[in-house]
Amino acid sequence: MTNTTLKLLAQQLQLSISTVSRALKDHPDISTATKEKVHALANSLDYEPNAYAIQLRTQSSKIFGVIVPAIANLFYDSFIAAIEEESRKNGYALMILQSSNNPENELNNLKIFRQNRVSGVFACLSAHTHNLEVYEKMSDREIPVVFFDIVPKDNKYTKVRMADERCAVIAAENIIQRGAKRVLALFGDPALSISQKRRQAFQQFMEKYAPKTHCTYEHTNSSLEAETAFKKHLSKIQKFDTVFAMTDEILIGVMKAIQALNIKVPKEMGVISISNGFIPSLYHPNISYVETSGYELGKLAFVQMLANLKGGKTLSELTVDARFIEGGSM
Amino acid sequence: MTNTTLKLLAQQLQLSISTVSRALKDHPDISTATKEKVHALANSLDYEPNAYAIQLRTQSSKIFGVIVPAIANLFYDSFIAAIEEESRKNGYALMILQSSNNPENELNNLKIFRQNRVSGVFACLSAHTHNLEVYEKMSDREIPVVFFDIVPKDNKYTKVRMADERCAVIAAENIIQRGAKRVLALFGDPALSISQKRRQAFQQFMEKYAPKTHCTYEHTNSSLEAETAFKKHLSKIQKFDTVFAMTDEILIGVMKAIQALNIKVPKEMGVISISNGFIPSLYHPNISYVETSGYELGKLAFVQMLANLKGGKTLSELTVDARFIEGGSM
DNA sequence: CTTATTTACGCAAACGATTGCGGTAAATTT
DNA sequence: AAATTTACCGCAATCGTTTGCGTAAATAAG
Repeated sequence: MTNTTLKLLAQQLQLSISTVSRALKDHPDISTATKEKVHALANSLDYEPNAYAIQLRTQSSKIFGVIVPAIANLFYDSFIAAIEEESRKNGYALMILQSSNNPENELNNLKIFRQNRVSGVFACLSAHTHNLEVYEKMSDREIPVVFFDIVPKDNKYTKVRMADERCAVIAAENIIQRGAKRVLALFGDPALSISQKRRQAFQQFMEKYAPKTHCTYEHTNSSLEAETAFKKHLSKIQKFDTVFAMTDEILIGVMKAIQALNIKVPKEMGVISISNGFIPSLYHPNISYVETSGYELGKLAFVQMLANLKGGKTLSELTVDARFIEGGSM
Repeated sequence: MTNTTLKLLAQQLQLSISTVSRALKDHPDISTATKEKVHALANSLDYEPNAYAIQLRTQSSKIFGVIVPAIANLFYDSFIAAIEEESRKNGYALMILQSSNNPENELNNLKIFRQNRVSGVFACLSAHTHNLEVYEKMSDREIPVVFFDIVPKDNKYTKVRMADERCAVIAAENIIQRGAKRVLALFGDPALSISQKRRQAFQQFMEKYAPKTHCTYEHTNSSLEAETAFKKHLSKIQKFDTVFAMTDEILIGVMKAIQALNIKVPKEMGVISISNGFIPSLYHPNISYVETSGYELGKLAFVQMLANLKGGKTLSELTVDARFIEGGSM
């Protein structure tokens, strides 16, 4: 069965295409009687406007592009979920592509977005992208780009991200409040600015407000590494009484070690992490964490996108604030 | 800056649009010299064909639609990841929409897909969709639909799903092998056919091959319900020694209870579940599970889609096989 | 040196919708 | 009765590509 078009409707009704088009969108030039007829036939024939023809004519698609390192990720998928919700509300659809942290994929994805003339792009830089030329190309096309999470340093870009330093500071505050004597602080890939920022903020805060608390810092790249690091440090003479995990991945490693060694939380060991909340809720007691919500970040990113689209150049950097969620592990 | 079009290239080169178009796609009618000139200018002007114009002309978009209940879900996101990989390889992009288990959203999503004239749709029915008329409408438009995971019963549809019965049977086998005396078997929403199938297969197998093993069956709709059910049954005189969790959600509830009560796994309690593997790997010891890979399901679904597109009507139902993954909880 | 055959390119009609600019009948005003 | 409005509607160009068909020039064949 062939798709119903304006032309078809026009023929059946003995009207011109333009009249049908106008009737369908309630144009004042068209009489009520005609409008009703048109609507009736359109309904019974299941008319669906061809989005491609519209875009071709109006030069504006109702599609946003999204680039994430990976869809299968607790943080990004909640980000996407948020964007999707907002997009639907505003009549947009989403085209989602993953970079797999590969700059080459990133490049290709951007190309697909350009060919589909997306209205805007939400982009999370892949881990080691330094060449932002590709994104310049989008600007040339007047396609707004909102960066999220992993964002470029340059201030000429629109970006939203978590308040990384605040996160680390809140964690530090709670560690001090617990009265921790010795702390093992586990961070992620030292090459990532997010790891650097969090560690720096954490360390500075601890040194300033709790100089007597002994902190050991370590960077690990996987759950397994975190687990190993935890066990290694525990076998030392001076045992630590509190552990800080910068990411879910690290927390997972830590918790495996804690379960394996049957360590009592929070009595024998305090645990705190930065997370969106899902992983911490898997354990008993729930792990206390500083919340970084991908969902909220998504909402914020969308606001930025809309502002950008409306015309105003929003070159600002917005951050979503962090808050402490009490579990029972401190 | 305005987008480069064929027309622009043609003007600058003093050629006709058709010649430029053909040169760009290496048509034999065009001389090598001309081709080179065209390519050179196209490159320097960053020509990107307008996907909308192409679709309008060729009546075929290079986009697949995907409907999932939720993107932020360990199973579906790996499914999506798989589809995305394959799509990219085949020159397709993805449009992803979530139904939030709301049939109304489902309807709207389908509409967006139709308006964007997607080449095909991957759909997971929302929990209580019974009216498949909407999907019929896609068939009318000759848009192939591949159902996955939660699929309609009717055999006229193309579907891929996990081998639900096999999963349950494999779990039962391992429970018998462990020599379990009393089993608590936790299943999901009884209204879902997936719950029914798994329970039925499980129960039949147990009754046939281990009639002396006492099994208690219960349906729970959330982690919390599972946790509560677990605790309730444990407080009875006859304690169970093995628990079977049909989904990750249920497993999470079970494990919270186990941690809270400090029950030793596997000595005091055997645990087995059906999962894609992520959640079971979070605990120590790793939970043994029957693998249902969203990723594999995605790959399979894509194969079906391609077959469907190539013309052959593939009305079959394919299932991805299940296998037991030894953790340490049995 | 005429006839075929290639080679290399251009014309123009689609695809489906939008929209400025008119146009014509009927209704209203002079 | 003539002039002017108003209400409705149609014409045709346009968005950027694709593609069947036509044709001049160049080459090959007779």
